[in-house]
Amino acid sequence: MQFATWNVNSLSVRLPQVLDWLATNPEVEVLALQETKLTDDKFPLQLLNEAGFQVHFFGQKTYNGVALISRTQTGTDVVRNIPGMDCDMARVLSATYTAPNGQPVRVVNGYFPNGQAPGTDKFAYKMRWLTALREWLRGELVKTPQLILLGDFNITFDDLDVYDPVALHETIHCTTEERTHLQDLIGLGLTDSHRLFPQPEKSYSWWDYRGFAFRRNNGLRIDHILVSDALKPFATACSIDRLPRKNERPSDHTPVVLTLGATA
DNA sequence: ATGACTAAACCTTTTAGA
Repeated sequence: MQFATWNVNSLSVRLPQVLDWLATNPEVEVLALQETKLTDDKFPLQLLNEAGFQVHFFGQKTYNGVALISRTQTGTDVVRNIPGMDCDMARVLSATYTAPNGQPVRVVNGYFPNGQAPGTDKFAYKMRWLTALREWLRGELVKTPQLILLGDFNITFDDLDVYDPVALHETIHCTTEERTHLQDLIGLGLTDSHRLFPQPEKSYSWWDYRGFAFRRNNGLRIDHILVSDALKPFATACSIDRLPRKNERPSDHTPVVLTLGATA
C-alpha cells in the first residue's frame, strides 16, 4: 500500500495528469495534493468520484488548497488546517485511514508556507506556522501513534537536497532557521522516509520552470514523507517519481511515494 | 539582468511561487 504526495500547482490544469498517474500507480491508496488553487465549489469532486476515488478537499481561490484522494478508503476525522492557529489560508488537511497492518494511520497533508526570503513578514509567518504545526502534531501523535506527515514542506533537510548548496547558502528553503524547525519535527518522533532507503544521488522533487532546470537537474528536495516511530518499521520503500515532470505542461513538483508493508 | 517560466486574477499587467 502506498501513500504519495504531489504539489500539482493548479488542479484545474493538472487533473488529467493526476488521473493518469493514479491509473499507472495502482498501489497508491492515498494521494495528498497541494496547491489545488480551487475553492471547494470548483473542486472536480464528480470527476474524481466517477473515476472511483474518494476525496476530501479544502481550498481557496488562486493560492494554496489541499486534497486527499483515496482509492478504496473513505478517510475519517477530517480536520482542516492547524486547530488553534489563526490562519485564513488552506494549507493542511488531515484524515485517518487504515494502514496495511490493520491499525489506523493519521495522514497529515501540508502545504507549508514558502517564506519568500529571510527577514520578510512571510518568513516570520512561516516560522510561526511551523511552531504551531509542531505543537499540534505532538498531540496528534499521542492520539494516533501511526502517523504520516507529508506534503510540500518548502524546506530542504541539508545540502544533499540542494543542487547548488554554495549559491543557495542560507537562502529560502535552505536556511538554518528553517532546517532547525524541520529537525524539531523530526524530534517529535518522525523520520524522513526518503533517507531510510538507498536513493540516487541528486534526488530532487522540485525544479524551476526556468532555465532548463529539470534537464540540468537543478532542483531541490522539498517534498517529503515523514513517518512516525510506530509506522517506521512498516516502511518498505520511498521513491521520487520523476516521470510526471516530463509531461507536457508539468507541475514544477513531482510525486513522492512511500510504500508500507503489512508486517514489520 | 532582483532575470529566466507558469498560473491566476485585479487579465496585454501584476503577483506569487521556490
